[in-house]
Amino acid sequence: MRPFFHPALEDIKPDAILYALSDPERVAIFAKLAGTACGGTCSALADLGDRVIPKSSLSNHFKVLRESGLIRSERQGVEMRNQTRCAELDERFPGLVRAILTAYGQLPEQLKTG
Amino acid sequence: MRPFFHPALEDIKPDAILYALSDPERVAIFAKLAGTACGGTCSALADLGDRVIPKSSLSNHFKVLRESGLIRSERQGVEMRNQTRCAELDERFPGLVRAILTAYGQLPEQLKTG
DNA sequence: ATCAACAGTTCCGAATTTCTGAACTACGGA
DNA sequence: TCCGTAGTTCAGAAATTCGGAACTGTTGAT
Repeated sequence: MRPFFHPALEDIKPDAILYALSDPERVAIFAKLAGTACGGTCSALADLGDRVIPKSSLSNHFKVLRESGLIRSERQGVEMRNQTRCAELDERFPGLVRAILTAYGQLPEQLKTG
Repeated sequence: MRPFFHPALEDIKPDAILYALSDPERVAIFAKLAGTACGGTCSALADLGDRVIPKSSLSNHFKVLRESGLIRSERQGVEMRNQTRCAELDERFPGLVRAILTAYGQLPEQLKTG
């Protein structure tokens, strides 16, 4: 198994961010993650209500989110913990993630800072 | 030739917006359009400096921008005039287009309102 | 009217990307 | 050591993207 690749903050490209978040399934995953304090696992995020994302697709979604710079993943025993890089991202691209989640109607409480 | 389709404001979907603007060529086109008062034609926007976009690809880029709701196109004689729907869009998705263009470093003067 | 030039669209095949089931890897517990 | 669980990788089918070539529709000249 290859180790995870995470781009450095300065290497994060807006087109990759937009591409990653142009898929509603990935947005749903990302928004759920942004709404949970401690990192979420893959399988905890697979259930979208109307459909359960297949494992291999889910794995790919996480890869896209990770390599675009939206999340950070870490293996912890048998599972994987994921967390968003919202704080960093907001420094580099002010207001971007916030505006996108808001557009989707999925801005979690945690990010609704006055 | 089929007539142009423009989604109504309430039918515009964020995923389509993000998808359209996840392509740097389309962003360049859109940003140039946003920076010109009167609408720009296709061919006036084909030259990206480092490469000239082929006509058919350009036509497709405009279609994607149009059908996602980012621009409005109108045939005027032999050419086509395009303009952004920034004002409308900002009503529906506050701050979104602004944050995206800023992230790309392509926010035109016209949109830098206090 | 006819023709030529021009702006942009449509068509279609090649190349690339996406999707997902099946096989596989890695870790932890009994 | 063997099993179960979490997630990854592989591979082929399906869908999408790209761009050259042919086409449409408009304007202006003869």
